[in-house]
Amino acid sequence: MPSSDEKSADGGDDSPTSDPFQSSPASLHIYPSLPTSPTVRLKRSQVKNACTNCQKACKKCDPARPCLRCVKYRFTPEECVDSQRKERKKGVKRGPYKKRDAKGNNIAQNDSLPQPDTSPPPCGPAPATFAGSMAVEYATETSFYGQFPLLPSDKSGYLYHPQFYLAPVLLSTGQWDEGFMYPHGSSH
DNA sequence: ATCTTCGGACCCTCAATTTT
DNA sequence: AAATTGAGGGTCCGAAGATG
Repeated sequence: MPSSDEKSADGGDDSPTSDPFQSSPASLHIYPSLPTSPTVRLKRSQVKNACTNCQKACKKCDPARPCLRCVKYRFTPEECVDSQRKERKKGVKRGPYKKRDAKGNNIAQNDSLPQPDTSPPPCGPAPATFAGSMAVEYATETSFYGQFPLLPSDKSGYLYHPQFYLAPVLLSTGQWDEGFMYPHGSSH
């Protein structure tokens, strides 16, 4: 369910307290708004289909396969597959719709229907991590920058100096190349 | 300090319903 | 038929607990 507008692009990593990308300059993650500021709130973007690994961990996925999170945790491309979506039920009666006035406000109508159980999907165990994981961040939907180490900036967040550029490539054999690596700054 | 877990806020899709 | 509504089914933020 992509919002097809801006992207939060925060990397969606597992450790908000330790994840420098949460406040990196590259992050567009402005939401939630500050309580004291006027309510300007960007929509959170979502991928249409998270991969099964991200889904289990309730973590941000991305359209690329393998996704950044699976790359980070060194899942094989074969393990980074779209989750299966259930088919929406049909024939569900909904009752009369609420009328709205010109301003879009609801006109009260007591038509309470029984509320089904809307418990969220379970968040299963996160994938095994690996030691010394390199930092990974978005660049495009199908590629990413990597860097190590991160350089703390004097302001909020971290300076972002990609050392190389990886572009996952789907080979004609159906296999995923680990990616081409370009030195940062090189033209290609 | 870093990683893992997971509650629940947020988002999109699309069938049901209403309006034209 | 087109427009609108709103629930279903999904993603993923972020706080808290666990671990090294």
